[in-house]
Amino acid sequence: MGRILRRDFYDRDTETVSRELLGAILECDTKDGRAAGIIVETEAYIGEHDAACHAAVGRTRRTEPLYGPPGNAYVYFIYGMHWCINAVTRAEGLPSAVLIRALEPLTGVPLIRLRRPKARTDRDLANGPAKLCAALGIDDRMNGLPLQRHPVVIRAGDQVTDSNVVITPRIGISRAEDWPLRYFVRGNPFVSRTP
DNA sequence: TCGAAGATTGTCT
DNA sequence: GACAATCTTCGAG
Repeated sequence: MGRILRRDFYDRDTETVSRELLGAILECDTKDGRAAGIIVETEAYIGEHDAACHAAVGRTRRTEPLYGPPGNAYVYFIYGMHWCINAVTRAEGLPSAVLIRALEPLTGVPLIRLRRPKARTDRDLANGPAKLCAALGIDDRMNGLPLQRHPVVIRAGDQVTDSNVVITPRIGISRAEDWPLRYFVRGNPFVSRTP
């Protein structure tokens, strides 16, 4: 297993962190065991001037983690039933984060299958931001926690070369839809959706 | 206190 | 491809 990514990894441009998180490994321990996967899709959300970023409404109880130190987790609840996890990036007056949108399951696949009974194929286990949180057992208990120690950590993985990185507009949002801030691994079957 | 919207998913046509 | 499920958060009244 690769080493755990330190805080200074996250203390850079959000686009750079989004790009370099591709190929890294998201790992989560719960009482049920360990589950982990390779990050194959991310999106950048950049500060209060990004209308699609939660921080666009300013500093509130919900967005508080975005204003905290880089390298922390920002876990939020959406649509009354789903959790999504972000890695907070450079936050000097610029509350921004990287949404992790899809994983290629790597460790604890039997446990992941138990947590994702609706998944018909292995591709469906974690190919979406809420799916991967369910797969790894991530919820509000992890909100605001540092990503350098368990239960949730991100490790270095195999590098993804530039020619294998695809950049497109973000999906599933209704504001600032044209900004090219979505990153995913070319041809990887575990990416949530290809345009 | 009330109402509206949301970084989604799964099911049905 | 369309739509329901479901509830927290936030701002207005």
